[in-house]
Amino acid sequence: MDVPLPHLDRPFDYLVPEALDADARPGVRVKVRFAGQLVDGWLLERAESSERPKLAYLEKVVSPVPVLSPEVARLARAVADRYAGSLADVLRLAVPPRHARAEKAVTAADAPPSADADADADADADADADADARPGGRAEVDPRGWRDYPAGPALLRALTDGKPARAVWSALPGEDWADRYADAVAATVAGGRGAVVVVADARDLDRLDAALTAVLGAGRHVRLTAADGPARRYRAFLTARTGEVDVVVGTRAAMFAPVRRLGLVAIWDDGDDLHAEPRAPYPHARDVLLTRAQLGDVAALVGGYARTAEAQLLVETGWAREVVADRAVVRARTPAMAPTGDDPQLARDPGAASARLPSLAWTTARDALRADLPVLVQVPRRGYVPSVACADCRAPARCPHCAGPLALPSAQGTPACRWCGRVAAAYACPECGGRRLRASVTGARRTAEELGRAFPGVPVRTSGREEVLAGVPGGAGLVIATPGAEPVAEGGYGAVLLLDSWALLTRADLRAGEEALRRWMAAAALARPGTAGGRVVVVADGALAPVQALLRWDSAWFAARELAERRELGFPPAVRMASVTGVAEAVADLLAGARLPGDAEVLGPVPAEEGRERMLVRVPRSRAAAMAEALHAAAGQRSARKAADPVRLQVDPLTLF
DNA sequence: ATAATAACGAGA
DNA sequence: CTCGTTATTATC
Repeated sequence: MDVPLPHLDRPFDYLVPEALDADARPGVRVKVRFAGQLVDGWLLERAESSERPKLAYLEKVVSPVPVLSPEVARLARAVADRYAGSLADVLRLAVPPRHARAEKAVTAADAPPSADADADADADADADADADARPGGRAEVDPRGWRDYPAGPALLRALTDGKPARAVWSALPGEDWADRYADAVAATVAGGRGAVVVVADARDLDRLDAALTAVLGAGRHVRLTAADGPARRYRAFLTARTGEVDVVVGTRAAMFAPVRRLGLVAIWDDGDDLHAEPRAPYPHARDVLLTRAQLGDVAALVGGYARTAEAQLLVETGWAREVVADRAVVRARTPAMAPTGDDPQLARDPGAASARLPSLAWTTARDALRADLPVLVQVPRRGYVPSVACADCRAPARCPHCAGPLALPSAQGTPACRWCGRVAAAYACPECGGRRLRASVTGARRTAEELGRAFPGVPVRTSGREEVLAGVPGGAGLVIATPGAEPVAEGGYGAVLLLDSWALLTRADLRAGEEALRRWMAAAALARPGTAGGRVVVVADGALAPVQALLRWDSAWFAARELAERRELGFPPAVRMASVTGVAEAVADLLAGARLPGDAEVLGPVPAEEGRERMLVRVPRSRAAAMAEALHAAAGQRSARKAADPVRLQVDPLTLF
């Protein structure tokens, strides 16, 4: 039943009229009369009989295409249970809205049975894969791309053999991750099975798409992303559902893609917050894919330059094996890295001063440009509240009460603390006594102008929200990019400058360190190895753990540390948390009605957006299912008695404070 | 939205 | 104690 009310989150029985008997197959969309009105629904299964004495008839079969596969139906139920949500909510995410014209086009093309089997076999790789689809005649996928990782070739073999291997992969700097993912998919296809790969954004998708076309040939995979529009999305969905292709790559929208004989689920860069679905019940792509692997004896690949605490947990619990390079290989591939303070000697070098760069950063960039190599400068995303620093000595302005970062809410406002909210009207710098403040975070555009002046005659490109560059040529040039928008440089960057990292690290967020490291590694990975002249300068205190992890290219170490800390503090993923958000009475009402497991802790309230408050419920991971069930049931009770104020339930929310 | 069912209170 | 009215609840 496609109604979001939690107390109606269960199947209902209907009679199938004679006329609809043929079309009424499991997985089709239907319309039924429910409580007097017509509502949409899903036909989950046919049965001979019902416990119910008197049944109404099915009103209509919306379309005879069984868009909901049994595997996805099972997955959706599991995801709903995990996230204390309703099946209907998950199905809304799992099955894209119907597009009648696209449906007609696909089913019409599908009718003449498989005349196109060899039609577009244009590459030898394609021919290989075709031959291998038959059991008995499978060829190995070339494992050379994975040879830098001792466990890599074995992983590919396991994929071809159809074993449910589970890997957490830490990519080397300079690694072409898209090619490696294409290898993994090809290995799976060689074993006669399909794959689902999820990436964070359109740029990553384009890259993976191209890599797959190169390895599998055209027409063997399909891209599924909401950004392509409803018609193309539905079309891609149907192409997969009908079994025409069995490799689906896409953004979050693809995590539920129906794939025939699914053999591999994979996610790249699982720390990117775009992987968290913003609609109820807020599932995370990594968790959906892992659930899928768990339910279906399917292999799983979780990869990134940086490792998340969640991925670390998979390794530590033994659920997955890590696929990492030896330290010697890491050292050989890593660019030369150096931290630099936010600079006391800034003014000494006139060029550096005009670029607002610490002198080490400036000389590093200058040297790379002289060697005719491109330079990448990573600057914080616009839209951040600008942090402020002393205008005289550039010491970061910190709150006198709690030492939190001060911020300027508007250009000419009074600085206020971002942690405790106190207004610092009469701020005086503790270092030099200065009373003037300046914004210490500057957007990409202004940085670009200033850098352009500092290096006259060098072409400057920017890549950010408005325009994201996929790649830049290899010669001398400056590239200013916000995190996530760094273009790939031909041959690698000669220098990568990570600026204004202080803004990243002081974010009042549990994941600030992990996120900073993730962004730095993503940028640093684009530099040449140190042996080929690649250098990275990070403007941050070299003693900080995320900076240490970057310098050593050891995000596994950082993730283990992070996870240990979360265990100590009792934060996810070491425990399972749920947040309950709404007006105070509604939140209290829901929690009062929830039969939470005995060892559940209820924390809060903390104020949330406008008039609402938020409570957190924390349980050990072994009680996760019981907590979700209790909260869902409590939400059901509330909706059954038509409680007015809505309450939002979020399991493992991305931000806790 | 609507029907069933439970709850309630008045009058026999 | 029964009947009719009203609140409540489940909805195939």
